Amino acid sequence: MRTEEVDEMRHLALFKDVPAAVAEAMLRVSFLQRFPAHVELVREGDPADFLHVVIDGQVEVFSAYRDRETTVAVLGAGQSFIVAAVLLDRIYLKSARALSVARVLLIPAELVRRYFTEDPAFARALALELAFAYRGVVRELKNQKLRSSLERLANWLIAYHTETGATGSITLPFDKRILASRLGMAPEILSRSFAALTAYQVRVKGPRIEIGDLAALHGLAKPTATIDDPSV
Amino acid sequence: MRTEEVDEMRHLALFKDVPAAVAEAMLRVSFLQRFPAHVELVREGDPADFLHVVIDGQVEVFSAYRDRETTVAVLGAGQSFIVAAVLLDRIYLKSARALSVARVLLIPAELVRRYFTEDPAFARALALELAFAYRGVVRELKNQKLRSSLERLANWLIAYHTETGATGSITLPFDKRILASRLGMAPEILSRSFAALTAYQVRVKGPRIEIGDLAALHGLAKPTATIDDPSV
DNA sequence: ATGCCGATTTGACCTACATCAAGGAGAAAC
DNA sequence: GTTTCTCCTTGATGTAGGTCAAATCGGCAT
Repeated sequence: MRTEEVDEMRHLALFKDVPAAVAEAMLRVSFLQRFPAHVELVREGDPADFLHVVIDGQVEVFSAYRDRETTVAVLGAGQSFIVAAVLLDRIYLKSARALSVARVLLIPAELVRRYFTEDPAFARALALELAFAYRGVVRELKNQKLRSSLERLANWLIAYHTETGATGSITLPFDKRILASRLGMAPEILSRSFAALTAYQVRVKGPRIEIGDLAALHGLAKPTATIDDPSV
Repeated sequence: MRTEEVDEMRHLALFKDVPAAVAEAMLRVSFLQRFPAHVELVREGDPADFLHVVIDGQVEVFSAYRDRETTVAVLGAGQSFIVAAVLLDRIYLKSARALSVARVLLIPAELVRRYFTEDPAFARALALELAFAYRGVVRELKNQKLRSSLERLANWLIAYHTETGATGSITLPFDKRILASRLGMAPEILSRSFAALTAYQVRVKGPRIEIGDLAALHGLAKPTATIDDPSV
């Protein structure tokens, strides 16, 4: 990797409080890869060879079983993935593909494991990263087990609306097909769920969604801190 | 905590490679509590005040939302819980209650955070613990999103059968009601699913279950490493 | 033994969601 | 402007799983 790129990457959460020399040692042997849309970055079941960090673009993390497939997450800039597999030197539990063109930082797994052992600050940064990731999946598991698909959609809309500045309208960051899979429902059900939200003043026009009555939507969604609030 | 108890706890995975002095410093101010069955150990939404480790007995980790409730896990000896909440100093995302009488080690949260910062070996042990826990929840999320309830039951039976020595029969370690909630279905559906497994030579008599044809059950369950094999 | 109690099972019914099969509708290609 | 492709929507129908209520089945205390 080139020097100016190294400087750019040093500020990732992953390197928080990590000595510059250590971060640079890892980054110098890392790759900043540009992937075209649709290519698979990681395949479930393969041994973990790189820690991945999305620099820009979108990456879909998904998993397949029998003839089914589900989206586990859609990641954007600054988010790392497969940290646990790299650290434990195990196989990937999930696959990943680029949804758009995407730049991804690839840090060789042995380096990650080596500095995890040798550098305490890096070990702590990884632990915090894992703790956040863990809580994220727990929230998602609860979301799936405790809510109907309409409730999941309503809560997703509220969360994304909040995240993007609460302007009263949002633009879907990816296809509805992906959103349906992310929310754990068939695409047809997502369509019908949007139709059902008309009663709550949610108006859909392609990827653009107007939230006409946030209070009404809240009343339906009943968001709760221990599922929906990533800051607690 | 008394000296002989401290010695007993020093061998937990959590203290792997942690200097004896550090482990003992934490353990000396920890509590080894005995809880009667049914009491709530931890309530979702409360600030994390202790890291919990089950020493013996069974602890159910669950979460409630609206009028629903689901079992996230049932933990036994040696398993720790709410590590992430303690480390990040956040609220609990899940509740926990004793299923049987249970002894639980309670390590004060500030101590955990202090030694996480001060002792690299402890930081690494926590990171590994979190990495395992993370992969466990990811597996469970996939289990929920990609499988029918009959498939989940069949796979649970195979996994538990393997775990307990593969003798051709198992005894349920907790009530069927709990198993149903753990597997994400209503108790009635678990009953009917067991009935459906008769066709695969699974015979149920109370908590005792005979697996008459493991190959047939495998054919139905189609277990896969990235969901079911905790060793990969 | 008898009766009570909680846990499970069974039956009847209902709802949420999936599936399959046609349509649209918008963007890009011709 | 028409064709074509992809994505989305809509309708019709099927099925998994939830719900409610009524048995049943053991244990355990009387």
